[in-house]
Amino acid sequence: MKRVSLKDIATTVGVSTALVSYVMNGQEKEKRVGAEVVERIKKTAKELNYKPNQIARSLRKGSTKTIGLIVADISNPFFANLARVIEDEASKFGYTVIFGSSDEGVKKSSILIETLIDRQVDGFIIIPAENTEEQIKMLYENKIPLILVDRFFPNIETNYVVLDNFEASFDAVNQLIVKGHTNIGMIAYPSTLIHMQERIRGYEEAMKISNLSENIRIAQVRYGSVQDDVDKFLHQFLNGRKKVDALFLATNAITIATLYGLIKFNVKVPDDLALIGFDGNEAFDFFYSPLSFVEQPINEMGQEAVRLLIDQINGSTKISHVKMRHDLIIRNSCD
Amino acid sequence: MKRVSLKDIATTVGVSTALVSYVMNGQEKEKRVGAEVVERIKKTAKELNYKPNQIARSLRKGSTKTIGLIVADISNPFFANLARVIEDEASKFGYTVIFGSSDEGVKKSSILIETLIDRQVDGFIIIPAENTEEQIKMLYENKIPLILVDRFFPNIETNYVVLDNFEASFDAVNQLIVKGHTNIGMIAYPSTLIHMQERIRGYEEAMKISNLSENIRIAQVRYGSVQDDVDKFLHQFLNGRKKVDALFLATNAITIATLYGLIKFNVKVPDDLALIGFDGNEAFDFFYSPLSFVEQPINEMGQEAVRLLIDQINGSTKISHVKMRHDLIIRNSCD
DNA sequence: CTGAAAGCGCTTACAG
DNA sequence: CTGAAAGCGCTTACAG
Repeated sequence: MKRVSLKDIATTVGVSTALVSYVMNGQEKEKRVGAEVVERIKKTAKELNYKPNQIARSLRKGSTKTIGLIVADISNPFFANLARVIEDEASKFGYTVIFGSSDEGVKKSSILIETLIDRQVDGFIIIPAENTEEQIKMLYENKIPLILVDRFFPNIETNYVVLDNFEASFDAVNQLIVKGHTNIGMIAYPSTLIHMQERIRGYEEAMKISNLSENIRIAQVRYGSVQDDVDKFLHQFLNGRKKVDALFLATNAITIATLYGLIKFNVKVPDDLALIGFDGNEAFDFFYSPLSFVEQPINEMGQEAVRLLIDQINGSTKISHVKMRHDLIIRNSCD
Repeated sequence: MKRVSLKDIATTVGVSTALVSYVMNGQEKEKRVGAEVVERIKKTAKELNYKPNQIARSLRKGSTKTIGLIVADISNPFFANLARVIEDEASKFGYTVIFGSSDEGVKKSSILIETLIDRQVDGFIIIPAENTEEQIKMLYENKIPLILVDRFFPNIETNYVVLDNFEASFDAVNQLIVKGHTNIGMIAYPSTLIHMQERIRGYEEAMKISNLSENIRIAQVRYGSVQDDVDKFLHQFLNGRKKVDALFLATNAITIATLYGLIKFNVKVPDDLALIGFDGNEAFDFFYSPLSFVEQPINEMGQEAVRLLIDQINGSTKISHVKMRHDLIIRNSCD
């Protein structure tokens, strides 16, 4: 495609590129360009099918109108939904989204951040992986607009938008207690990330407050082998000396793996085992005992993240720490 | 962040930017740069934490190493999975992905294409929406590297990677026939797009070949109101004069909506109604009668799309029309 | 009201 | 072996 440049229009009309630039950017009023010239420029631009080259403009203006989004895995429904919300909200402000999946890995996260910096994104929305505190600190210290979502690092003063995970977990576990369960286990990741720590803390606190501290049992499954580990722990939970009668599941992926495991082992929910999961998922609706779960306000989180980021890009230095409230969707599985 | 430029390094070392550029691009051999100079440049670049500005480089080279991906909806699992595969494959070749969701709309598709052209993507991977033939033709005529996935326009000579939808549908419906079903209905979109036409044709052909032409019944649900329309048609299918005993469902979203509808209406699968759906989905596994479905080779499709696109970007003018084969995952729901 | 010119940060043909 | 210089396509302060 032979690209049409400002200069082509300028030559055709017989004016300078400056005038064309003014007109194309709607500054004909401020710059008081002659009405007749404006007309001819617009007409020619249309005839020649002129498209401004954003790359050139970006180089000149030092801004790309691009947001870098780093999630754990774009194919995970939670992140795919979040990405969709971010895409829509960003486009309202004229921003485009470049994305990448870190797979919760330090190395991949680092490469992605480098790549996106090279591409001069105006700011980042990041779901930070474990042990990436240094990377985030680097962005923060270089004053690159940044907003963390889902998790954050307490030692870095970045903006973030997260769920109040402690509250959510506490509420979910308490719901199981209210329903009469006492031997409540939890399946989580052994992650040092705050969202996981808070979910675990919420579970522990709910147990303690109901004098069930002795029954606290937390299984930790590795990110790379969720299904195998879940299966193993389910076996222990269900056949060990001290059996559990309910489980609180810390993430969407863990919940799905648990459902697969329970079907395999032919465990009856909620009679043999009551369940509360995390994050919505169509699959939860079709489990024979529709699953109760903690629902995050994905739309609000995504929108707020974009807005806060754009505020920063526009120069705001206000630090916002947003904690959002969950909803508890109660159905048959936790009876 | 005070960005470090080539010139900063050049000044510090006391050489021209040309030399620095050669060294940073690993051309010190070809350009026969003095070994000692190479050393000093590399050292300084590291000390100053130099990061090349890809925007400047893109402007100069006329290539951005960026792929524009347009899907119907990134939050739909089929497209989210595809996006993930494309991301991974693209990054192997040093490409970054910018994405957008068309919502199957002409206007949104057009805006996305414009935006991505403005951003000078090197090429497009597009799941084309209905009635966007003109947009695709425009890209094609302007020789912008392009590859269509999932669907294509028979009248435009673009590269594409799709499923052999006719084969897949034929096979799925035939499976229902083999299992003894005769009154087999289909729920589809009233789309003129080739993938939907082919799925419908496969259904019709399978019915015809088994002398079941008279039983052909196709319900067409609108993209914007899938659940309502599915519910309505299910009611007709199950309570009309001529009842169906099996359904073939043309897409992932239609399949999910059908499962919700059947649960609502308390229909027993497969006894009252046998089912075969389209595209995998975790939810299918948890339906009380695990769903049989047509599985697309998403990994292969995404990888092939990226490779063919990069070939084009690198100058290949070969036209590739790739049709891939499905797998039929047979489980309880179609008995 | 309009134009000449500098400059964003690179790459690269050219000259020596 | 190395440097001066042009140019990618814009924007914008400046001058008139």
